[in-house]
Amino acid sequence: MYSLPNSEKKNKNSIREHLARLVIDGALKQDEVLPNELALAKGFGVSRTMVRDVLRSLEEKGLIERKTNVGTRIRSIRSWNLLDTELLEWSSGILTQSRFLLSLMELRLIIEPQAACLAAIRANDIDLQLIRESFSRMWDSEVGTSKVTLNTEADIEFHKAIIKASGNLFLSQIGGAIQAALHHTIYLSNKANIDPAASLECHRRVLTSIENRNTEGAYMGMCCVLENTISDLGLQVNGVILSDFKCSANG
Amino acid sequence: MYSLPNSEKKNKNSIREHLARLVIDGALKQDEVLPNELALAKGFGVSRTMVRDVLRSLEEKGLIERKTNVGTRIRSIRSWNLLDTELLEWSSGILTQSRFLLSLMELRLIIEPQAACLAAIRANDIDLQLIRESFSRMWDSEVGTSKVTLNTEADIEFHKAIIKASGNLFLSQIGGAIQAALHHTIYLSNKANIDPAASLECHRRVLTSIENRNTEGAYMGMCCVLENTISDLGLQVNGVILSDFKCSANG
DNA sequence: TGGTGAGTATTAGTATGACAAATGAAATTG
DNA sequence: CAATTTCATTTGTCATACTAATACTCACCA
Repeated sequence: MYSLPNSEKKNKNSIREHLARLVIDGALKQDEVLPNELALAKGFGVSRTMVRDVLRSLEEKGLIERKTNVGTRIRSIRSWNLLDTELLEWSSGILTQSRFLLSLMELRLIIEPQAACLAAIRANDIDLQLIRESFSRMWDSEVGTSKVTLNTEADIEFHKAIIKASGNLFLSQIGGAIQAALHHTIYLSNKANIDPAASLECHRRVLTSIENRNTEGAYMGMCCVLENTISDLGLQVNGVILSDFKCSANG
Repeated sequence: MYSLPNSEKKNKNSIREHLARLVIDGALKQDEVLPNELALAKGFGVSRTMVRDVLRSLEEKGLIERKTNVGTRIRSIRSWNLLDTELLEWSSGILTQSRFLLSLMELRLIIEPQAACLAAIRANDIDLQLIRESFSRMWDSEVGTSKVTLNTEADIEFHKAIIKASGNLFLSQIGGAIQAALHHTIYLSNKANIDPAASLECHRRVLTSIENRNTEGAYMGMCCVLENTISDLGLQVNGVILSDFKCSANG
């Protein structure tokens, strides 16, 4: 458990990720204590210095807690720095758990329509170009057919660009953080995707609304995008209040 | 610059905070490089080991970036992990800058009404008690007069309790993070506070709405609370779309 | 018997010195 | 002039020793 598979090179990042995943995936449970640093160092075949460096990082992410003569203890998920980019990347496994995914989609539903709204007010030329450009890369039409497939990377870029354009320092933070999560949800959503055209249409509405400085349109369009995603994921999200005109967004 | 004032004991935390503040307050500008680790160690009168540990922490917070043969470079504010609790504590200075404060109040305006709404759905008995209890500690009436002063700590507890009651993992994250910021804004707001009674009334509406599982009331009440705060701070927040019934909340 | 306090063992924290690896810049060479 | 090699600088890693904090033990005492 406290060693790397032979296939992996034993550098700092792989050890970090290995330990982090043990925690995230639940192999190490809350309040459990790890072996002491020397034992870990031996297990991973590295120096205690490096182990300490790794633990320092995980501590900063809120995964563990260290105390003299007690050792390294796993902290509760409530202490985890869930918005940390790396942490989210490592969380792809747990993302399938519905509570986690639900929290995440709720967060998006709360943040992103407002971000789109703010973007409609504040986006500058560079922001607009970024949004436009990612939108145009968002679908690949297969030649000779009418079939359309969505480009996940461009989709992520689109959402990130809008959050960036919101001009809010804190939203940008969250934006950077949910990128990894978006990657996963979009992947799941695309897999089950029934009608990419509808989703694409919503995205377009967001784009044109931002271009026309239409705040309500941007808000509505983004709601539409997210509602599509949510229904594709088969999730039930209740309780988030969207602006009243949301209904008209969906037809 | 790279040493501690004599009054401070040279432990890890004080060095960490010292360096962090140099970055946050702008004494060290973006892309500037720090002296090498050995020089820093000499300056602070500690070992290179400790300097490295400090830098590791600041790196994790996104303040700096380290590279072999280049050194330690200050990163752009966009890379800072602004939601980090410690970072926010150290940011009290910069909070007076309006861009920062504006971003923060926007974030609250986006997050907190929704959190209150979710709390109205999901709050369990413990959550409710916590909210109730912090509300009851929120004002101190001076005996013999009708003067009422707000209790900042209880106010913070109230907001935190609601965010916790929302049951959303990510919102809790943000809640923990904006605590420090709340401390500052509430402080500013209380200083300029004209009518604590009005604010108190809004808080009460939030509480009773959550108790009665009234989602819209909770949402409205929280909007009212925040609008009070914003007007007390003399801020101009535009572009965030609140639910349509918001206006009636203040009227 | 039950608590109290000194002592012990364990574990993380700090210090030191040496070397490895990466890399930017200068010197060399075709 | 361009490509390449060498060199110097800085972070990265390692080994070892020692320090500080603290949970635990166990003898001692009321």
